Amino acid sequence: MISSENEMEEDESEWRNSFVDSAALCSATSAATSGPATKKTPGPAHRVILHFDLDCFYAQVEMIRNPALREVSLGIQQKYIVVTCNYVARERGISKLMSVTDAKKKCPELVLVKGEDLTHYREMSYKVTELLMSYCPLVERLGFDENFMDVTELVERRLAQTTEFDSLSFKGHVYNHFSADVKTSDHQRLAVGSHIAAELREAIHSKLGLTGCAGIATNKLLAKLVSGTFKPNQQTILLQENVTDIMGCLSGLRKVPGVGHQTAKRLQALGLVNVNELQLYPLNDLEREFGGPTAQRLKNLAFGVDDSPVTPTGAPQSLSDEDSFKKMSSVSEVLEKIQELLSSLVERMHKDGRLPRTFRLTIRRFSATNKWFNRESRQCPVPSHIGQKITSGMHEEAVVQLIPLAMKLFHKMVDSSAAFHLTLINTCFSNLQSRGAGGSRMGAITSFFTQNSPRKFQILSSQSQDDSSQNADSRCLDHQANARSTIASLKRPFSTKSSSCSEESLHGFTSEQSSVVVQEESQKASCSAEGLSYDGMTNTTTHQLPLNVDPEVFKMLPEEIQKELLSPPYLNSLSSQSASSATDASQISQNKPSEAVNKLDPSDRTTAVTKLWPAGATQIQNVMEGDKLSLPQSSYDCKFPGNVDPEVFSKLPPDVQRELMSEWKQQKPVMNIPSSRKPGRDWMSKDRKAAGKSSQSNNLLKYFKPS
DNA sequence: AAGCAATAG
DNA sequence: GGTTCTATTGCTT
Repeated sequence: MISSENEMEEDESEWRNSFVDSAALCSATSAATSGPATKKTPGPAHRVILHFDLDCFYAQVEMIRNPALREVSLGIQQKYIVVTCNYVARERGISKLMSVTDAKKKCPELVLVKGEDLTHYREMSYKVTELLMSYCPLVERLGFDENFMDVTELVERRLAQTTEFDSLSFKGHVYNHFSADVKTSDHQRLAVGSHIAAELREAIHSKLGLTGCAGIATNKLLAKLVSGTFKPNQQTILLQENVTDIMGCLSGLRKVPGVGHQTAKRLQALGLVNVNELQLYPLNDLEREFGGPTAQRLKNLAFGVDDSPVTPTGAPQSLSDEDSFKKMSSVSEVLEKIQELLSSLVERMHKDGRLPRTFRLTIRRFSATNKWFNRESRQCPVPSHIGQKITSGMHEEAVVQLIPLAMKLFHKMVDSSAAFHLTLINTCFSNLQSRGAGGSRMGAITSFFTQNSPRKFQILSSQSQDDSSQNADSRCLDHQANARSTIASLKRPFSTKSSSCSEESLHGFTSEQSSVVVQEESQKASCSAEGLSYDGMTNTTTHQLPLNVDPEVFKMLPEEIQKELLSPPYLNSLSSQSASSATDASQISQNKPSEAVNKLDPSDRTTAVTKLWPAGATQIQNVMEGDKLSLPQSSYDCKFPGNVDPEVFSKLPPDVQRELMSEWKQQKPVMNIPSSRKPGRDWMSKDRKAAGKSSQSNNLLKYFKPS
């Protein structure tokens, strides 16, 4: 993250001094928009797109958790790097991605907060997205601190009930604006968009305590480019007549969102370094290098043309946990690290509520050259009995059973009989499936959204308390406070470990935060040299085995695997697996005592409270039981599956809307819905196929008796 | 379905 | 460009 907060306040000279391209470029722009008959969707140029970018997000989150930090120079530290800092620190010359030693030299009073654990940043990030989504579901996340929003519909409806067009004004800055006129209809729509942006920023501030910038423009590219013009905590409109300005003053092609360093290098090889050089470069030559679609897209980007839709992000498609380090070269260290990562990953997965169907392990090996971009991964299906343990909260057992799976993947990549040197390990769940195998409840709910469902009226009547605002767009934003607090009260914790910091509850933090401390300690512990404890057991004897391991099978395993199974972290996990095996296993643990292992025991962790992307049971239950819900107005005229009634959808609480959106995004097979979503890609074609049986035959687990 | 590259914050 | 810890999409097999 971080790059958007990167530049200090831009002095305006950069764009003020920018050369203004010739009129030829302007006409080229509009020509490219209506282009070679690729798009038939009406009015791509009339969209109103917002881009939100929180100010130094991690630092803001830490300052909310501890307000005393607001007055000091604050940096967020990950490993030996200051990844971001507050504005006080910036005045002292601290910038992002500075090394801790440099930063301390420059600013000895700099206060550093560890930021390797992203839990609370992630939580706050999703609160922002949820808040935006409660006004209009067309929200697309970009990292943790940015969101795009398509507010075209909201703008249209506000405009439709506007009588005095003379009173329309621009809210905030207007890029390169010298003569202020809100006369053209384009300007009117952007003007309305700027007021919506201001209201949303205010909502984010009042409800979540966060400040940020916004950009208002006609597409994502431009909204993103313009949003950082005035920092921090300001917003900027980009009018169409200034598109060439903003594109022309980018310092290089690398600055164009969508052009990474590989693409920039390839363009440079063609002699292209500036945006206008790309604008003037023949498309045919570009196609030779990049192929048709990519060439066209690059050229469009250079003109500020971007017809990509705001694609609702929904729930994340994967959850991963990783750690980097200077050196890891023994299997026991790897095992310990994997256990640590899995413990927190499984906990997160459980809170999410969905069922992971594939597991991936990735590593980064040390290499002096090209030290950065080398990651290798192996993945495999998650056996359903393990998935069950995750979703049902059998945390320990799930971890214990995942460890051999992960080690199997590890050995596919690393020949541990030779020396190795890893600098990173990542564990990841993907292919996330909503709700349990039965899916009965979601199936029932989902059916409400098909047209002509006889039960859809039950939904309507069950929550029609606040009908007054149903179609009254002007009141949309004003109703949010009610809606959100109602919904917040529905998200009731199951248990709450009282937090010492009352600030946390004020801002909606839950006991999940307390697990951070535990995890940080376990990370520290794992850094201490630890691999020695099992090196002494080269004479593996089967009488040490836990009860649920078949000694016959064990003897047949390769020695490497035997060592793994007997290593302290592994046995320690086993010990908590069941009461009956605890005696044996704990004796073994006592034979090889290890403080680090004890600290790693995840059983202290508090149980899940917050469900950022709940599996749905509670909310859906509430809807079905007719709990009072006040309803935020939503812009529902977006890409829904064809048999979904937008009217019905718009009347659902935001949580449920979100849930359904996420399900559509996941292309859940239960809903066989033809779609008009995302031109150029068939959204049903991607995932499909009810999981073919997991290829479990190679699995280490088969050597274990069922427990 | 698996693995990786590219892009992003 | 490269530190960190993620996350997504598209290409290739």
